[in-house]
Amino acid sequence: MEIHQIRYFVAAADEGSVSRAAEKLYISQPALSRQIAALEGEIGIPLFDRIKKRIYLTDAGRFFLPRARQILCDLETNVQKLREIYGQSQQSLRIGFITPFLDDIISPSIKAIRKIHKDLEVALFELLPQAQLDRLREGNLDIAILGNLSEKDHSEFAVQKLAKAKMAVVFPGEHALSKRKQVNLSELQNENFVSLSNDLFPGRRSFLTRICRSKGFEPRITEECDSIGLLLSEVANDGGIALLPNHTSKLPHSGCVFVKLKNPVVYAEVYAVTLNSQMSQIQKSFIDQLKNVTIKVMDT
Amino acid sequence: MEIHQIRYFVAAADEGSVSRAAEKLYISQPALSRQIAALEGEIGIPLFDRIKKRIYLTDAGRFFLPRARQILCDLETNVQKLREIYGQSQQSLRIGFITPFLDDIISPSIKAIRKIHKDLEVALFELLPQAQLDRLREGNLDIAILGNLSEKDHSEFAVQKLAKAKMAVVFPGEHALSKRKQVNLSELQNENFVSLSNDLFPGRRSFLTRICRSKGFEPRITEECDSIGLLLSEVANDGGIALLPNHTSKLPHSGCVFVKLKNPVVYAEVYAVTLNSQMSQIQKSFIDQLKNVTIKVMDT
DNA sequence: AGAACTTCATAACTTTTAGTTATCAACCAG
DNA sequence: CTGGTTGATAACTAAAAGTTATGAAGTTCT
Repeated sequence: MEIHQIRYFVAAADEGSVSRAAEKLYISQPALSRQIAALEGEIGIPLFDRIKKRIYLTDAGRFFLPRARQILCDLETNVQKLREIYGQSQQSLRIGFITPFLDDIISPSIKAIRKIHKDLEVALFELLPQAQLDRLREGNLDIAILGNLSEKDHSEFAVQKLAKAKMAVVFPGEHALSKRKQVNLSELQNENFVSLSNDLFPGRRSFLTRICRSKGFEPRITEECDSIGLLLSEVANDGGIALLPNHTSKLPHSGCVFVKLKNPVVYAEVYAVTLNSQMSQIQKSFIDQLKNVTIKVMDT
Repeated sequence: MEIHQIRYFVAAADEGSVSRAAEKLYISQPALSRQIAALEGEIGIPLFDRIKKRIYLTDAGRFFLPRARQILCDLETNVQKLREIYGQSQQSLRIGFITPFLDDIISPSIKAIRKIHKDLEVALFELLPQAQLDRLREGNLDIAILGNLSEKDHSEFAVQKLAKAKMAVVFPGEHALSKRKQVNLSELQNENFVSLSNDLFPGRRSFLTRICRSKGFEPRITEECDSIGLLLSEVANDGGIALLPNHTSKLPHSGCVFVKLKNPVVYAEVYAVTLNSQMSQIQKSFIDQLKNVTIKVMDT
């Protein structure tokens, strides 16, 4: 098991295609195909299903993906920090994020800050929320962008609200309510809920129970998943329904349907988090850009 | 940069010798020598000083070492968890610890539990305290063994006290007080203190300030280090003095002198931490062994 | 002082691993 | 049904990591 194999796996998962990933990695398609097979062989568990000449992540692959990213992030940021302290290296901005925000919020903000700070090096890391906070604390990330926080986190870190996002209900394709335009939260009293691990997504489960209680019922949570991909896979396989911010519908979710919540609408919030409130000029400047962008984009 | 190079670096640092590390890794000495040189070349910073045909960690190496361990731990535990969930794999006990406890507490406890639970697989990971807690939260460690905790941690995790350890003062070799048998805390009022990063060692700095305040002065902390090795290197280079549990003197600390504190003695505590109080039979059983051992060993 | 042993580095060579091109069967879109 | 994909396999080449042999520098012991 070597780093390049982990890197190859992540690339293939991101592209959803061996050929395209191989192109991006500047290696040939057979090389990539065989390295992934070797990794799966060593782990002993297939990470992709191969059906009809296409690849699809297995649940095991979905489980491993965010953890693989985390390892790549740690390797890169630790070496970079080493260079910063003991060698010389130009200053850079290391940003953690969760997938749905990349295109809408982060990419435009980076474009904008590049106009101000010419030749700033930006490193992006897709990480689970709790992993972002851990790396912020270690000094390996400069800014974390995520969608939920526990109260503990609010007191430990410097938190800035960027936007609030509408929530949606995720149904399996065959579910009776999946054809509706809108549903009322109280209609979900007798459903089984799939939620996200509270250890990896701080404050997620308590958020779910809080808003259900406000409608006078206790959600029956039958499963907790370790990543959003796994959760969507669970819902698609009829493991229950879920409550997610509406923007999550940008992720691949075959077999699931997102249905908006009827009023009074519940909101999830989007935060930019830094280690403490004394920020570098670059951090401040980037958060300003984030705020500009979110004002334009998110309030829909 | 590949995983085997990281692994080789850690082995060489642990052994303090290329030849001996090569033996343990079952590769030849020149192979190891060249892989380490290749890693240093890629990072751009020497991790070892080579003086008189011997190797010594540089400060950069001391900084990188715990982070390298962390990456190896994550790779191993994540793959193991993947196998546990989606394949089959015998159950195992994953223990995080900080160096000074390995020989005195952990090794004997493992020996003891092996007698009860035949063929239990035990995985040991030397990690910084905060890294242990993060991995406990992620479910990648079963038990963390460490020497200090913040109040937050006491409320988040299930904490059991194992022992209390006497504190010692660490002086540079040339320091006037370094020849003493004992010193009084109040004699240190006008010293510069080197402490450990509070983000990596939760509750460390507050512990230091608390005990100094009890003697009526505020410690002047002039530097915070990211690992115990770096702190000892700082003290040896006359960067200040430090307050550490006495058992830390087991680590290599050339150029530093440990001097015991005069009464009333201040204690650091040693804890076994688990994610929550519902433990597996194996976890309970191991913690029992830890308690047995610490009663015998630590109260000196 | 000097012999015997150790340590790490380098050189020259071999083995293993990863990458290449060529090709194919399966699938998809027009 | 045809042309264009896609991922896997085979055969081969290039690159990387390992080996043995050797040497210079340092340590230890008589």
